[in-house]
Amino acid sequence: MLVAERWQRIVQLVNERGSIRVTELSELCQVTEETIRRDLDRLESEGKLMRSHGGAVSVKEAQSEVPFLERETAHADFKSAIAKEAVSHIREGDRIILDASTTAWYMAKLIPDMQLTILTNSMKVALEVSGKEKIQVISTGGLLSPKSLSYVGPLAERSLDMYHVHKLFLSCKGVHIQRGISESNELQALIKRKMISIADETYLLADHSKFGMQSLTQVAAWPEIKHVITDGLTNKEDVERIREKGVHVIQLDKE
Amino acid sequence: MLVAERWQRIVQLVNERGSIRVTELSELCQVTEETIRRDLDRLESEGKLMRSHGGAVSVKEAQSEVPFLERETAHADFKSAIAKEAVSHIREGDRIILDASTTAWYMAKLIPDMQLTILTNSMKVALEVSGKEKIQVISTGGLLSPKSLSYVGPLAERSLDMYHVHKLFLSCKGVHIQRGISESNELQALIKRKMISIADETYLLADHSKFGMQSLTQVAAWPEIKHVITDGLTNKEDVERIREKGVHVIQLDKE
DNA sequence: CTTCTTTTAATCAAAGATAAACAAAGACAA
DNA sequence: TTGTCTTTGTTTATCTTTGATTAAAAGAAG
Repeated sequence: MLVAERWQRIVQLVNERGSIRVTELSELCQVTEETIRRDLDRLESEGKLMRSHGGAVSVKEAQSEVPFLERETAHADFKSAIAKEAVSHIREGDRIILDASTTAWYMAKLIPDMQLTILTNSMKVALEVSGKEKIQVISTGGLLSPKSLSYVGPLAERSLDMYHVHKLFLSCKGVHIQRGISESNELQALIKRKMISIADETYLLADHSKFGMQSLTQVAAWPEIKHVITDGLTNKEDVERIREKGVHVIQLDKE
Repeated sequence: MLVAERWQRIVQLVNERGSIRVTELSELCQVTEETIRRDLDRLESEGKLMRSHGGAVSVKEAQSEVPFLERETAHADFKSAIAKEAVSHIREGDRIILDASTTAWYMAKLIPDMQLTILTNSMKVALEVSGKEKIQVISTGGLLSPKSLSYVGPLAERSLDMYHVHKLFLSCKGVHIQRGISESNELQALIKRKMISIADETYLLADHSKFGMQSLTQVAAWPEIKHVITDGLTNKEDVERIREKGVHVIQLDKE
């Protein structure tokens, strides 16, 4: 039997059974366990399977082993980099708003434990910062939106009315050079408009995928947004045109 | 069975059940408890689960800071039984309040998916019922109390002001035959008073350990409480005296 | 707070699995 | 053919995993 054939057979067997022992493969392929081990090492380095003491497990099986917290990995690196930059704009003593976006959630994870008041409509953000002793967390209540675990509706808006903050860190669905930012959900748009109205300064957190998109509901025009933080893949011309509107745009380096 | 397979199985079981004991895993996987402990240590260091005395908790459960395996302790059994009885008083279409107590959290777990509006100041309760499609969840916002993950303060009270509910399920720190119910925390007491004022009927959920205790702040006198649900260990005389005040007391059987 | 029980961590020995070194066999090109 | 390279098997030393035993720690109960 050809070597390549054996490799193929091993991968197939592992995938069929989910897992298999070296001993068994040795018998099935009629080669010594040593050879099987060498095959497995090689196949693992090619990502075809995962090694385990005594045998191998299929990649698929091994992946389902990590079903915990959080699905979104797309753009995660960009979001996380943007979040990091945004966090560096927070000062001791600030009162800030974090919205219910993934980027805000990353921010919540990154914020150091310092004297700070955080107002949010996101349950995930609230949960994340609740462990930090010096941070005071205020949650708008409201109707709980089950998918995003965020609060919306009239109660959320009225809650915001009671406060005033220094900085707002906001995300959106679409960023348009002329028209400003937009949101796909009417309820979310209302909340975001309210947030902008009670904040001194608004930081828009938007990765490159948001640019050029326009969504259902307009949230704000450019003069209302003071800062934009975006990643290195955003079109430089777009960035320049937004700067011409008087917005302070921070573009991160590529990678 | 391959080690990796066992690890997968353990992670899966932990995630399905939220928590699991070493003993059970040992039986299910047919290895000694020692081995399971070593597996758990390893899986914990990989972030796949969280270790706890006697077993393991899924990462998700652990985030909601639930005292692990509390359900298996004596007190928890009472609380769970009381919660079960309380849930049976909920009707399709009801608007109800669940407070931020452990018992309310048990209720949240037990409530079937039916057309219902739940108003709560507990993040844990909100999280728990957020998965149920037919249930509308409204959270009072407010200042987040990190230990209990509940909302308190003026914003929470004002939020409650906007609503009216049919039934309130309430717990407390102390139940006094003459003076009614009390709470150790002033902020919590204010919230609870407000809750009582916007509810048609109040169900007090109190296990036997609460009786005879009197805490700092008075929350309500007897006429305001319409129903009391307690367990079988509560002094029968106490129960009788409370009934004389015109309160409908449901005492569960022992066990 | 103290006692009693359960759970854990540490250590050891045995079984099993692995990696490293080396030799043998086969493939292939000059 | 010869020399080199790859693949495979063999041997041996090493590392991992496991269960058993025991002392210490943590929790529950009174």
